[in-house]
Amino acid sequence: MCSTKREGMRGIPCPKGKIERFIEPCLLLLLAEKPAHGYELMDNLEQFDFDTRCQDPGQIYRYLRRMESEGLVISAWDPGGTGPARRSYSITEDGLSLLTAWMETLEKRIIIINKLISRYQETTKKGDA
Amino acid sequence: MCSTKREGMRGIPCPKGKIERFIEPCLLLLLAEKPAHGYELMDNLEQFDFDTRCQDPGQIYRYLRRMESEGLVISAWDPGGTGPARRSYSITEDGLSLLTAWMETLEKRIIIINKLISRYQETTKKGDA
DNA sequence: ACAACTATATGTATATATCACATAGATGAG
DNA sequence: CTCATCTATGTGATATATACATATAGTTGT
Repeated sequence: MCSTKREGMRGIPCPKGKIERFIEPCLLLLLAEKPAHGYELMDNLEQFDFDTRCQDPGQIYRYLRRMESEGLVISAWDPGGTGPARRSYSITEDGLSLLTAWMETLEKRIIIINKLISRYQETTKKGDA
Repeated sequence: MCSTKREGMRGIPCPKGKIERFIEPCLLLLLAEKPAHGYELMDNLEQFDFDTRCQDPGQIYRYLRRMESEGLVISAWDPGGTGPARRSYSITEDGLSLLTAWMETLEKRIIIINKLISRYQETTKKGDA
């Protein structure tokens, strides 16, 4: 349930192609949809290929605290609910602005990746012909 | 000519959203198209948003040597041509296999990024309505 | 001889991600 | 009632990746 390892040729690992800090726009989006606490966010991050629940749960708390120190989110202890105390996070105006900036960045990224893919397809087409 | 800095709100830098080791599939593709030496590859990398010529030219040589040690490319000193001696790189069968693996990885990445973008658009639609 | 361009390379610092571990309240089984 | 398990939040150390700075050297034109 908690493995995503992949290998290329000769034991050389094929990088997962992760995007730098990609967890940040994901967290900002989820918090733009509705306020939430860390443990809850972990489940929702699976939709974006993160397995934070199994692999390094601490990462998410570090990110949330860092983002709070940058003014992108704000938190408060949530008195409601059962179980251990939980810290509820909400997005700020600055957080929303950064999310928008992220979207532009990611749209450009897609264009570049698509350029690479289509050039690869052309090359293999010629090579096989 | 050599600046790409961008900022979000409040001086918080908006990450460029770079993909981990993305230079690797780019180099593999360029070498799949035709053998080349490092300095030449720098120019062609601009097409994939790298500014290796201006920013850290050393990076490319480190990558090429590492990839050679992994058997993804092979090199030889190129006697032809003017100017300083240059090392010509060619892709290997293992390199082509890894390039294919990279393509699958990147195609999955695109799907995830698109998921994020469309969810963002839905959220802002609702928020503005 | 000196500046500019081609060409390759290394040393170090910073940023980011991963691995490992620590703490603690709540809940249900035996 | 105590022990395992789940929820919930966090820190320390390490590994990896990228960025910044610098070194070397042949070649060409003035």
